Amino acid sequence: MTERRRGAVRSEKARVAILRATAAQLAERGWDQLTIEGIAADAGVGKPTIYRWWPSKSALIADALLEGALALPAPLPADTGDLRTDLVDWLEPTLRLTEDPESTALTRYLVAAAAEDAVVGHRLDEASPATRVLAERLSIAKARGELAPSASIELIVDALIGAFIMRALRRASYEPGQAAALVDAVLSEQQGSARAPD
Amino acid sequence: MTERRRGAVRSEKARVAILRATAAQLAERGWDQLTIEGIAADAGVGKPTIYRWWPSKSALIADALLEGALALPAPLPADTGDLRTDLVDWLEPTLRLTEDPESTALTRYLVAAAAEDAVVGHRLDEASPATRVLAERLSIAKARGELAPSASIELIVDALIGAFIMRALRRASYEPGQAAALVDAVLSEQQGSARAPD
Amino acid sequence: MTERRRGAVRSEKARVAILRATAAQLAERGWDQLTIEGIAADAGVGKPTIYRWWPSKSALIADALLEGALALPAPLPADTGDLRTDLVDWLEPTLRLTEDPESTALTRYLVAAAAEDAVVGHRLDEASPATRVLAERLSIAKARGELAPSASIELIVDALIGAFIMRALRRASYEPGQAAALVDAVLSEQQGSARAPD
Amino acid sequence: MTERRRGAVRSEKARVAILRATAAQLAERGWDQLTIEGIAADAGVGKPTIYRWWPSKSALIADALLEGALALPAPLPADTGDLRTDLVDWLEPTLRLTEDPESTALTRYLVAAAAEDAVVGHRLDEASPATRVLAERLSIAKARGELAPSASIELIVDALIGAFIMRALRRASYEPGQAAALVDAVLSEQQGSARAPD
DNA sequence: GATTAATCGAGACGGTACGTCCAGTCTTGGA
DNA sequence: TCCAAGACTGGACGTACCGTCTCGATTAATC
Repeated sequence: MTERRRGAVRSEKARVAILRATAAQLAERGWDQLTIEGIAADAGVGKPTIYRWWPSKSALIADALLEGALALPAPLPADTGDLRTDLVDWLEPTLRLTEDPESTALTRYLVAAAAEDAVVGHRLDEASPATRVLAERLSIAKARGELAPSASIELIVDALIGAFIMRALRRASYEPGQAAALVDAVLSEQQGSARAPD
Repeated sequence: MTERRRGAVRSEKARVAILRATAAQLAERGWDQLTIEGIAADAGVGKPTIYRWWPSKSALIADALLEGALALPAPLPADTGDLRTDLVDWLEPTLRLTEDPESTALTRYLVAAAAEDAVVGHRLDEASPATRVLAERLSIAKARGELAPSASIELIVDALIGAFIMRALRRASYEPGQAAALVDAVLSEQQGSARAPD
Repeated sequence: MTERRRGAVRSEKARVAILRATAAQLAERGWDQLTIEGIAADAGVGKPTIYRWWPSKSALIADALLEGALALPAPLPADTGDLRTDLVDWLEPTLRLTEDPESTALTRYLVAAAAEDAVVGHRLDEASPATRVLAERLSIAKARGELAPSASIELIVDALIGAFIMRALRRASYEPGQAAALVDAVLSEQQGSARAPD
Repeated sequence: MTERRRGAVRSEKARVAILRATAAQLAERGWDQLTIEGIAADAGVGKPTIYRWWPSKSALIADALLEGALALPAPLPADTGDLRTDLVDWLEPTLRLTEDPESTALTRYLVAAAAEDAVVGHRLDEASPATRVLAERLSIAKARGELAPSASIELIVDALIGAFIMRALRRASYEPGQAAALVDAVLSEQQGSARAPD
């Protein structure tokens, strides 16, 4: 009982080429300099083909995000059973990403897209698998009692990711070792344990 | 011993009108829809007058920020002597700002500008006096011993402001009362002490 | 064996509207005040559509000339068999055109365009069908022996048209009856014959 | 009974520099590309100094013409007593000027200026001393009976100069020897005499 | 010799048009 | 029916000059 009408069917090749081109052009030129025309040319596609399927530049980015074509090379939080260690071991290299110009640039472009478009904004936490895994890790911690029941996982994630984004926006350098201090600050539960100096 | 050359002098009236118009147009139409032409028309000024003094849209925003024409209606942290209380009392209404569409919109526009332009990014912490005062309050807290000497004030500010910005970007609603939980999480040092009921 | 590529085809409607608007604007405002922007607005067309097909203001005029949209209301030389009579009967009303402000203005605008642009210059003799017909009439005269074989038709045409243009440029009034004197002067061959009183 | 008010007097140095710069820029860049700004810069003068004394670009050209800063290197008609010889000897090298790109360019620029501005038009016959001398020579010829009393000197001059201008506008090459044919055509009186072939 | 007003250079001003780029829509012909 | 190609209207870009204006410095007639 296929509902397909007569005529050619949507070209998967074109769809993929467009999303790839979107990701490539975004990484290369940034949000502001991103043009549908450029994407069409890069993908070897006519402009109307893009407009037929996506209503806006931002919708393209949102889809490219979902497609995983735009993920940052961020590490994933592990689950060793020790929340503090896991978070520090994740946050430290994550913040170090701010030392990589390409990563900060891509971050800023995604933030710009999120700022302009609600759909991209809603999907901002999918910009990297790290965010999802981080939320899961915190969930588990809460279940295990590593985290107070009153803690808002959503807000903690926002604070950690937000700190990273703020560094990218402010073009601020990262001073190694600060990750531990932030995690300690965030995780009041950890207090009694020994703190790594600096 | 001024080196002033001969010739007509820069018009202060035009300068102010342009910055005001920039702020008004940004708040009204957003970063993407912001046009120099529109600003010029709004300010009653010729386009070349803008280009003579500012190299780009972003530079205009950066200056409008400095001029204080773009401040969010954010509360300022107080200093009652109790850091936790002060932070919660500041963070709660600040996060509540995310319920105001105009404030979140302006926040996103500023973030977009910061994402596109390094100068705006560097001045992002001046977007609101709140950021400055917050950093000062934390400094005082560190001096008083309310905060561990190893704590990175910069990173804590990034995390708190970042959390706010993330909510604005994600168009996430704020559930009242979470502020306290975040502050508690951030301020591990405070833990042992009695918590003033919010 | 057409080499036509795929894609939309040039809009004839736009082409005609642009040339018409060019002629109208030139006649109305003159060469100096002629703006591409004005033509585009008048023709209900985007500026890029004009720039896509014509490299300059002058090229537009040249095409409008070819299209016949800019012809002066000049009379045509007849062929009664008597060259002198034909020329006088043509030159007299032609020079009288200098009494019509619109005609002299259009003449000057065309001259200005020809002065600025080589293509318009090359087509200057097509500004009016009169020039072509005049050259033909002189050719016939030469074949018939009404004109010396050594006479340069090109130069005689230049002199006659040039005299007209000079009056237009000098804003000089025309004293009726002088046409006969000029023709007589030009047509030395006619001399011996009786001169019909004009 | 001097009406002079107190204060500095008009600077002759500036006046001359401006007219010189006008002539230089016109010859160099043409009418269309001629800018007051460029003239001011070239003359080392402020724009208002120009606007104070001349109402328009064309007025500048008109004055530069009068000042003799823009004369074509045209020969002058002589008076050997033989009108035909004198005219041929003048017209031949004059038409040959059309072989010199600089001369034709300057001619076209002056024509453009005359087309746009009535004052320049009225002074067009002063563009070169040749025009004046030519009219004088024809006057003398008429007095001597070399020219018919009914001949319109004004129109003959227009025809001869007009022929030259037409060549310049049409970017037409000049075929040597045609001058004699034109003069013969113009001077019906000369008819009986031998004509140089072609 | 001091006063004073017109002129000078410089250059900022509000504008207009430039010629270009891209947006988003529409049209055409091939697959 | 969808696709590529590309022409279309339209709007903003950043630049070049326009003609006016406002400066401080200079200059020369008048006091």
